[in-house]
Amino acid sequence: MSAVELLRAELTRAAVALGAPSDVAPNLERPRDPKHGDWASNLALTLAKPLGRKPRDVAEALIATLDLGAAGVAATEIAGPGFINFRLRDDAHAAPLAGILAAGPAYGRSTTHAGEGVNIEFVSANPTGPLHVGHGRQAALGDAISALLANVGWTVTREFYYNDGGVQIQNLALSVQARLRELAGDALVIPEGGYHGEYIKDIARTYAAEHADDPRGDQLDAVRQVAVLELRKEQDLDLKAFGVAFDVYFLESSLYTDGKVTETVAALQKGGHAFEDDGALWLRTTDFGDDKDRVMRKRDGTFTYFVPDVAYHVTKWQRGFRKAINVQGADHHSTVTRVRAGLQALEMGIPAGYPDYVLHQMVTVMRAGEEVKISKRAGSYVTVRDLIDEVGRDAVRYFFLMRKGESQLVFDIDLARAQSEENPVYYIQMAHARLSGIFRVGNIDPATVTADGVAWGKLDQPEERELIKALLDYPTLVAGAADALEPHRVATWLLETARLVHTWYHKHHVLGEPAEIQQARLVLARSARIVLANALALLGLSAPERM
RNA sequence: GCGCGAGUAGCUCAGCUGGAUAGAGCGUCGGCCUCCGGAGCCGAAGGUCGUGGGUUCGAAUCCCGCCUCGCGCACCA
Repeated sequence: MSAVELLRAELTRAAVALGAPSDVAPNLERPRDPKHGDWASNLALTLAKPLGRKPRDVAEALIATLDLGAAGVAATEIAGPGFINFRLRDDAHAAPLAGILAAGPAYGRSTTHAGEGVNIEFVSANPTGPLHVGHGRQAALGDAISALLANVGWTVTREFYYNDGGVQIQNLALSVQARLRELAGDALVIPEGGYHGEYIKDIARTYAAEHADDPRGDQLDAVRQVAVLELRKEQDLDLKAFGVAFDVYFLESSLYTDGKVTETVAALQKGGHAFEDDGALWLRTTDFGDDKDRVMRKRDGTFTYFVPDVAYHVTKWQRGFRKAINVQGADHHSTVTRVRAGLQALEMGIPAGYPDYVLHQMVTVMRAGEEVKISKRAGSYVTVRDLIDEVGRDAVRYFFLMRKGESQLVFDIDLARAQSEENPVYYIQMAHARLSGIFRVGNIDPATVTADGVAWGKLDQPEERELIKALLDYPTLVAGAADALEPHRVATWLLETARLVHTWYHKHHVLGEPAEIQQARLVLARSARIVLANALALLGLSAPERM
């Protein structure tokens, strides 16, 4: 048992002895101010009312009942309205570092969700253009959430859904056709709702080279196929540059060719929530909390995107995913209720809250102090690859992950570029590099630094105690981040911990200290290096040995 | 108008699911290089947590009203 667990057990015992119910769960937390000790409990405050006593009296009674030595406690105090502060003995405080050395890369992992599968869908950009900065945020977020969940035991499937059917793909094909005709000498007429980007011209040239018999793009199906293929290739390159890999690429078009779309419509009609009106087929999604009913089959006989969306999520359920998470931009939040309603209308036993959604707010891109409009159709936008080329992969990933998804994000390109050397990610990576430097300069293989015979009590400096706390809190931190689907907590922890490393490093030497101190500090340095590397890996960032 | 999200230091944002004197980075001002990396460290100034009520031992955090900003409200995705 760790020091905290021992302490909690002792508190429970003491509380019950005072007359608290046996299921009492004492809360222990880190005080904000280190002067208040290593752990604090509000137990006396919560017990005061049911016991009919003053909080401070309860606190005194609790302390009198505790076996402090067994829990490694050196001192207690009652503070404020009735908090009990605990200060651990130096050795009890530092000894758990042995667990970090023993676990190594596995430190912070858990098997809480072993044997459970989860599908995480993200990016899912239409194959109508390169990935832009908004997709970048989603790629960083989805990849980090995937890593977080894998870290607590889930078997994760990363999935990309291609909307390669529908009106927008038709507009894409027509746009390429227009460029082909421009190349053939016609005046350029980009169709209504068409795409203006330069890349359309590139696709036209590719098509012309492959289809010498159709220089004007009269065979629209062939044009469409080439366009989608080329853009998927481009997006794959973008993702590769960003270091994001998917397990499954799911094509919307396959839902049509496999008959899933018609199957789904038939099932929805059978379910009794469908009706015809004004020449269209509708689903009464208002039966399931939607604010208006939705069209499934338009008057022209084609389906709205709503139907394949539902059919797609049915396949997730049928593929055995009892948990599915969709990472999407908040501009798509209207689909949440709709998709869930469609799944409910099927009455096939899918839970009402299926699937889960993580919605992130929009990204505003600033360049030269002005907003760059993100519009595929206008052909003027910042791509993921632009960003990576300008500020580097690690910096882009960290930038996207350092704040929570619900916050809007201002990505100032000039700032990110100008400050590249002062970017938080460099500060964090520098901490790792410095720790690595100790072993390099000392010509010590970190793997040979073990916890055997370490004088834990020597790690008694305030900077050491603070750093140790951060390292020992890491498993709880990542478990909470996974639970909340919030990678930014890891990013924040990294920055704070890196600062603790720099402060400690600056103030205390390792090499050349008396043997017992050097050994203890080497253990601390190796521990910190392990945990920083694990956290960096979780966010998809590199942990350089030197910079 | 309705739904969702956000209002915290000059700027960009955290705040561990209700705790003690609300934090960090950048920026500003002032210090620190015989010593494992100064790409670093230390210090200072800077706040009515949008606003008004409520809940309780205790609220930036939970509830209600109002204000401001963003996104959405298609037989587009």
